[in-house]
Amino acid sequence: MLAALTRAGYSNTRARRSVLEALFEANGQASPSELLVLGRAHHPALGIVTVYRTLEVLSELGLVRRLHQDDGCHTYAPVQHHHGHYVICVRCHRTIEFEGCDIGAVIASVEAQTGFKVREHWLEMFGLCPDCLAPGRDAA
Amino acid sequence: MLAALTRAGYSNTRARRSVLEALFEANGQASPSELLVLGRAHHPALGIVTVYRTLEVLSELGLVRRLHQDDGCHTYAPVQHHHGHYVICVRCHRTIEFEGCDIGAVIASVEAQTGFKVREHWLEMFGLCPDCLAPGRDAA
DNA sequence: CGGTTATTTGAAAACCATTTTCAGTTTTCA
DNA sequence: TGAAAACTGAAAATGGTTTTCAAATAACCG
Ligand SMILES: [Mn+2]
Ligand SMILES: [Mn+2]
Ligand SMILES: [Zn+2]
Ligand SMILES: [Zn+2]
Repeated sequence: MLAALTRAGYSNTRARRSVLEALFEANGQASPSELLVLGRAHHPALGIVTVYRTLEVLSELGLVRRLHQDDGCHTYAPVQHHHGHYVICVRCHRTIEFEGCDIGAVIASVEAQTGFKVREHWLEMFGLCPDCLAPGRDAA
Repeated sequence: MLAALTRAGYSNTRARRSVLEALFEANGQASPSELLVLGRAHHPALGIVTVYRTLEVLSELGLVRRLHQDDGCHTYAPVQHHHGHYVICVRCHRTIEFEGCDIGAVIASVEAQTGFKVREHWLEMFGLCPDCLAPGRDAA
């Protein structure tokens, strides 16, 4: 990921490295302010502005994807599959990317129903992760 | 819709009526500030706070659904089908609800891949509406 | 109908995630 | 190593949304 940044002409800075590390230490996905906290463990002077700026660059390069939260805030997850979507645990917020979003038939049906030509889609799923499904668990 | 509000114990006020009218005059979906403008045609003193409050009540009663915009802002659309999702025109923002979101197989596959138990999902599609598909059109 | 009470309303202020500005710092590269 | 380009963080600005609060309105009862 750092290599991709460098290849794209961006400098290899301590601030950016700390954001990358934070991204991989998170629970599959994290908000900018969570990344700030995680990143400061590696680079205490890290500022929130740089977290936002780094995430924007990573998004443009397709290395990170922005997830939408119900309240309108955003969260970021490393991209694993070219066409991936996410399942998010509503209890502990663990997030896993899945592939095989096989909604071609749904898209065809929507196009037939509405006359639209569909170009993109958002799909996010919410539920409980294996840990949170296990009975008798209390900690997050 | 007004009847449903009354039935649920809410007062029938001029401000709420103007928000309802605005909702049906919109292009299938509208932001709070757009609804404010439309609503003021019916009730000039309408305030943005009441628009938000009315939308919150309508959401709770299941009469309106909140759509997520890419920038994190929200938009609201009248509910037509119990389990509906939306296609949004990226050019003119016309929004149509569709039903028959047949993603049971995708959900099963995600559950198998990840071990999660899926409870809910978000699905929004983006593309061009019939009008905006027609060549030689320029107006929105 | 009035009168009374409970609900609702809008302006202004508060909130808070995100973006912009800007002067100082760090990287890059020759 | 030194100059130029890229980057950084603090502080301020932005803008959608929520909270507060006193005044206005709707519902209800006689
Ligand atoms: Mn997909
Ligand atoms: Mn669905
Ligand atoms: Zn979990
Ligand atoms: Zn259109």
